[in-house]
Amino acid sequence: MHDTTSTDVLDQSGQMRLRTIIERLERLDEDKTAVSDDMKEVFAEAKGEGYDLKALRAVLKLRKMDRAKRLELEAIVDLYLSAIGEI
Amino acid sequence: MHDTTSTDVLDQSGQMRLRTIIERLERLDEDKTAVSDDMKEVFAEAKGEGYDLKALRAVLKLRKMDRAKRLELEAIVDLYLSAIGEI
Amino acid sequence: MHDTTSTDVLDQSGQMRLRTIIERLERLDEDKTAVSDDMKEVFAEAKGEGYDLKALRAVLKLRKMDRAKRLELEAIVDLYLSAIGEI
Amino acid sequence: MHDTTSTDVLDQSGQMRLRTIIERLERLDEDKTAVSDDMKEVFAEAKGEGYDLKALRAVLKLRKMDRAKRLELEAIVDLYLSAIGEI
DNA sequence: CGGACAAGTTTGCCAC
DNA sequence: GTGGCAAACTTGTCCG
Repeated sequence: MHDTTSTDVLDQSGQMRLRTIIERLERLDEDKTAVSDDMKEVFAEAKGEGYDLKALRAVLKLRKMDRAKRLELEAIVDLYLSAIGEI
Repeated sequence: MHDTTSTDVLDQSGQMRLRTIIERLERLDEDKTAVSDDMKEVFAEAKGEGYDLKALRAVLKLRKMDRAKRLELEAIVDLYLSAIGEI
Repeated sequence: MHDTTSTDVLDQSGQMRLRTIIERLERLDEDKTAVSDDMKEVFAEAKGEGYDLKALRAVLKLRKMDRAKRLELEAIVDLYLSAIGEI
Repeated sequence: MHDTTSTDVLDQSGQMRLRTIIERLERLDEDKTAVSDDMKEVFAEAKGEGYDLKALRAVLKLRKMDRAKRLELEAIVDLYLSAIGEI
């Protein structure tokens, strides 16, 4: 019913483009997995040295919250400063 | 009540070590966020070019499942081979 | 300070409804536990007959992945068909 | 190298038995999924009526802990009673 | 905003 | 009995 050149949903360049996109995403996914694995390693290392993983995770979360909060605060400050023409 | 050198739960080297661990984890977490952001960018790009995100994600998932399935299958084959003394 | 009819967060019917919900969930949880126990029994039985549990679990997982993959594939096909107006 | 009747790891009845075991487990797994789905439904229903899911889960967990604790206590009581020849 | 999807956390199981 | 491994559940995120 269909020939391979004109009735496909994607033309040849579209197929190439799609292939590129998929490969980029799969490569990034591998990177993400690699980083996760690295983190697991560090956690395992810490555990092996007797650190409490639950507490450690809690510390990381708190520090992250603090950073986010600090950034938010700075953003507001900048906003106010620019609002009064100070920046 | 406590001096800083002898009664703390962590001695000075332990504190240093902990600090190092936390910094490594935070660095890795940044990496992970960066990779996630990159993926978001690629998805947004693909969307902008008219590709269907849901279908795209489905394709990635399927390809990943195929890889996982192939790996799992090989593992089982090895298991069976060793079970019958072939390895 | 509070009478029991007007200032509670949940009125009487709300309390009844909540009780019903909790009981349904607890009943379902019992069912789930029962099924899990049944599975444990079957696994124990199989082990007693000399089957390798690890291999058995691997087979189940693989068959489940196959089913999932097939379903996913069909979903994608449908998606593509609808994307080109075939459905 | 191998014929199909004598050198396989599992003889015919063993294969049948294995098939039976797998089917029982897969059936039980379906049951488990069904129960989980039912629970999801009830949770969704409760959410739709305005109940707080997190709190609801907490209540279920607490009640389950209480039951476990009570059962444990009763077990100890029975143990003591039987120890003094009361049962 | 609400539901789907993925990540992280916790729990249970098997091997040593 | 313990410790690593794997599965289940819960939480958070992202798209529609």
